[in-house]
Amino acid sequence: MSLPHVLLGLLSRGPASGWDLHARMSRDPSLGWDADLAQIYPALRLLLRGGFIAMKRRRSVKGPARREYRVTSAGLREFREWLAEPPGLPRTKDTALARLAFLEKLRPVDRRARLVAYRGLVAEALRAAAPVSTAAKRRRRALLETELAWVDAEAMLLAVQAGDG
Amino acid sequence: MSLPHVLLGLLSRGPASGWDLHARMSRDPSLGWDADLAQIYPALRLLLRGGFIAMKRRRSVKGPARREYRVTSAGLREFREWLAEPPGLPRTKDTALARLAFLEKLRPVDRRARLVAYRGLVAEALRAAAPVSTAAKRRRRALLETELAWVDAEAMLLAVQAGDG
DNA sequence: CGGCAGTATATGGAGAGTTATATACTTTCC
DNA sequence: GGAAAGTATATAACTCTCCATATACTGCCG
Repeated sequence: MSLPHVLLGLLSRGPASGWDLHARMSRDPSLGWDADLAQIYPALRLLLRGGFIAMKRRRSVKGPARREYRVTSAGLREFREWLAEPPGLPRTKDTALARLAFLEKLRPVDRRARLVAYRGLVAEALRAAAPVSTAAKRRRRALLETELAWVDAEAMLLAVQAGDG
Repeated sequence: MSLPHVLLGLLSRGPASGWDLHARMSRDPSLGWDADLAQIYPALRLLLRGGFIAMKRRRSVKGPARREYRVTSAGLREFREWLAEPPGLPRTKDTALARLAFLEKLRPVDRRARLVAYRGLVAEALRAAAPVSTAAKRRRRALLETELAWVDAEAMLLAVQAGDG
């Protein structure tokens, strides 16, 4: 049950609509959480009913009326409690990684292709990672760089083995 | 829809029961996938009905009869097709990370405590990471090491700032 | 004027994943 | 002999997540 808490956290940085929250989440992968609008709207409604956030309708510059939310003191308290919970590594669930884990099942040629494709993804993500400012962003950047280095190392290894064979 | 394919992949390394598959997944985090038994059993049943795997009952050394599965050629074909699909980075969903992203919401003292707690988790995972053999394991190890370095760098930064204040 | 793109809200339904619970067989320890 | 611990399978009930779809308002382009 993290989504509501992440929403509270984002709102603690400033009022926002569901649309805004979604934009913030998908724009910033260093946040560690991303959700669909179809999930955000009901979550906001629940938070509202629970008194953790407050809502105000506002005319939109473009499009239908916005619903702008802000955290209440109860919401802030709830958020802080969540922050204080002991951390725990999550159950990994990563399709790209799962595929890479079975790299040995492919012929070297295909293996190489797989690595190249993955490298493209990582390089792209790295380009998108803005010049570093927050701790979370520094972390993301470092991890992406390591990932890239790993891909290159594995590709090199493959090349060497091909040379031997 | 990754779980069935990961199961096929694991079975392609050798026959196993649901129990075994679960054990393999949770023992090896470099695999990038982990699922609950309650999810594995129904998945195996579907794969069986689809003809992707075959089942044989076997007496267990200890406990009730095991159901041992192996991939069929249809299963192997299906697995290879999945492997060939273009990769894509998944939607991030990581509670620990989400909490760290809001580090700035804490007082420096608590921030430090949070980092220390997280460091413990990462260090533990790193200890558990077996001496490196497969590409996926090398990747995991490298990422954990980077993570550890990041935590330490952030802690250092905090200390410096505290010195300034 | 009509259509398209962008902003904004919302719901329905399918599928994925978790938690709790039940059953059953074996070995070990008291 | 009984309780506990480990192996093994299974289901029910629930929550979470994703995808498709609907509605509606605005500005812009042709």
